[in-house]
Amino acid sequence: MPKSQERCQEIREETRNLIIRKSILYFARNGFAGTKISDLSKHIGIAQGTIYIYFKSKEDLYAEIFAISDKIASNDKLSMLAELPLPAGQKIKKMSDYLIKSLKDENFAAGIALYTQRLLEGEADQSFYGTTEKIIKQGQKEGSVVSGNSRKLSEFYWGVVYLYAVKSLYTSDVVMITSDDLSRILLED
Amino acid sequence: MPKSQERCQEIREETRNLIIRKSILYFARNGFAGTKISDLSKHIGIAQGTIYIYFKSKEDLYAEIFAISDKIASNDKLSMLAELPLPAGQKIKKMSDYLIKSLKDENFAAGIALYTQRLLEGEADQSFYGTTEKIIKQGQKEGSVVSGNSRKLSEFYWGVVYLYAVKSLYTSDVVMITSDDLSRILLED
Amino acid sequence: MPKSQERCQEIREETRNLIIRKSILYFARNGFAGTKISDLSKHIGIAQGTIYIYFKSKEDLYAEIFAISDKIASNDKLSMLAELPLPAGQKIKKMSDYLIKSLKDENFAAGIALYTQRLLEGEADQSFYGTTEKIIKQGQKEGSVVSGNSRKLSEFYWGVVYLYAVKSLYTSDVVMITSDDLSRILLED
Amino acid sequence: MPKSQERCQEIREETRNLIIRKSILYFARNGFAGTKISDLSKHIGIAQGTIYIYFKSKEDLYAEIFAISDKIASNDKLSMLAELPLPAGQKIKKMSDYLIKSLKDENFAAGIALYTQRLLEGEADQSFYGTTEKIIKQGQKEGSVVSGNSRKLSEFYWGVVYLYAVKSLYTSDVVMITSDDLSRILLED
DNA sequence: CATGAATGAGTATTCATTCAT
DNA sequence: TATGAATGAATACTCATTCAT
Repeated sequence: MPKSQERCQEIREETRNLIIRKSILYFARNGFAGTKISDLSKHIGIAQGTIYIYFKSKEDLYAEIFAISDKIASNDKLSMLAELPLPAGQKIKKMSDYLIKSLKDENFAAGIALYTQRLLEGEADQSFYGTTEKIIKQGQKEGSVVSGNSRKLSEFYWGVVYLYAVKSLYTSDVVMITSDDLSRILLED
Repeated sequence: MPKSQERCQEIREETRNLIIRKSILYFARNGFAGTKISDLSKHIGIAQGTIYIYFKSKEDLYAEIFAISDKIASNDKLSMLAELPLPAGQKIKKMSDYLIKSLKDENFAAGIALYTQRLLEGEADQSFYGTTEKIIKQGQKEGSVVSGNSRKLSEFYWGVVYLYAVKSLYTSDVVMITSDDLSRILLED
Repeated sequence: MPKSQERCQEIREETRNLIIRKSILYFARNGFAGTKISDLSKHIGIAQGTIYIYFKSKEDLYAEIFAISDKIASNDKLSMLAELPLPAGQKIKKMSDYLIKSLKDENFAAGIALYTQRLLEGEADQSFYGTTEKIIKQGQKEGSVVSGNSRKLSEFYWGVVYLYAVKSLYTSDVVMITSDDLSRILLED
Repeated sequence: MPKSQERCQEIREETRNLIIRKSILYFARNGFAGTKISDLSKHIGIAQGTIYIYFKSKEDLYAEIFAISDKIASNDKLSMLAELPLPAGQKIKKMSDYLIKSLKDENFAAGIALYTQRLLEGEADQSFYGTTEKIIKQGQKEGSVVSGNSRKLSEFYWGVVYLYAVKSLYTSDVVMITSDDLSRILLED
């Protein structure tokens, strides 16, 4: 008896997700060139061939991983946060809280790491910083944020987030900075 | 004949240095796995075979590069700075001045990037932070440095240096932070 | 129950025949190495696994296909024709008529193509030409067939049949030669 | 001391030609799918990697082989022959002479086989038959060529050439037809 | 029986390394 | 020494075959 159409679809979805989920970390840690399909498949716990059922090539899988990192990085929560009727200082504290907490999730950290990596290589667009810049400008008007070019401050802030994302990918017991340390990059004392 | 002997030695030295100098950047940008000897040799402007006259293997060359990055990172100037009879605040400002200035040199940036990368991967020892920690502790006694675990602060400070080292490897026109921005990570306002 | 037993057997037979019928053409067109089970099964309209219920392996299926092509090529009608009390000229015309007509059937064409292919590769025995040679020799005695080595003429004749078998496998609208054209290879004008 | 520019060029040319020359036969005999790069390289007498220095992929090499087969098939000698002020009957005899003689050269045979194969698959254009058709029409006017559609006759004639090209690829001791046998396809007795 | 997702041996392709010139 | 063509081990990718459903 043939498997039901839906069950098949389900299995496919599951396997595809499994591959993506497990690959994010692997690629984030080892990079594209440093990732062997043989090792990756072992790490995922499937046969090499299975990867090629779901992805045309190693590059294709990598691209998919990147698309995911986009979603992780350009998080909705942050965009919504910017729109709330709050003083910038509080927005920054909330954002920092959220980010420091999220970095404990390896997939979030990997997403941030991959996305920033791509940003550095000039392959992702920088509109990503827009939300943060808006908050910074608001804060500068309100007097709670240090003076300086908002793009530069934004890059600095997210650079530090990236830094700790990368750190947490390599070491399980990172001495993580606190939400306050992170906020302090932007906030006037 | 002795003259030509020397000249030969000189040429050897020159080529060897050329390879090392050009490789630092290439490895820093692309990583070990991402660097192909064929590309690297093209980038240096020599034949593939020539690299193997001076280095036993790709790994051998990489190790050499790392030794260089060690020297760059554990700079004598900084150790000396720590010993000077100055208030910690000034030491930090001088160190930041020096680092921000040095980052303009691509080889310095590459050295910092490679060294930190290795640190992250747990392959370089962390004694490197010692000097900075000393200054931080001094500053905390003097009241000029923010409170907090000195290792954590030190890692944060160097993390940001790493961040801008990496940025400058990828983009020629980085919006670099100022020496003051960097110092502010450690200094009480 | 016995009824359903038979019905089962019947279904089995049907599926098995379907696979064979559809495979002949596929193999004839693409060759053994050029035929992927995944493509073939799609072409047949069944799942890949189903093929392995009826055939132990790809080679096994190919062998079966060959057995069929044997039967097609060493057709009984032709052997009987040779035995009839007719002048060779008429036998050749009848044979040509039959062959040209049969080539319109794709399975016949595929059978001829596969069989001759195997003959070329030295994997089928050449006794196959025997019947035709006999007729040729008879015709040469009777003066209706051109002079020359009977094996050579026979190979020529069947070569042309093969040629048009192959042509009809690739193009649906072959400019087919007539039965007379074919006969003329052997017949004195 | 570096190898001289010209010598390098020469070596490259030689190796490239070696690969092409040896591949023609291999592909003609085994087809694209039936040819393994590992076997082919062994047959050529070089390392697998060497093939990829000269050709981007197996397909690329195959395409090159096909380009060569084009040149072999659309031979200049035949076009010139058509233009000569000779009766068609003589042209056909000369053409047949030339073809039967040339088929003894394995590369010529392979070229014809590959080209015709591509023609069958509809991937080569049929302008190729033009020259022969012209001669046929001339001959029909002159009364030396059998009546019938010139394209059909042309295809028949070249089909037989293909047939013996293929035969000679598989067997070293083919019972080859004579130039007269070949001509007789077109010539009135 | 039939299905098609999963497997892994087999094949294509890349790339660090060697070596004749 | 320096070169770059050649090598073959390592890696990416395919496809005949299996097996849980």
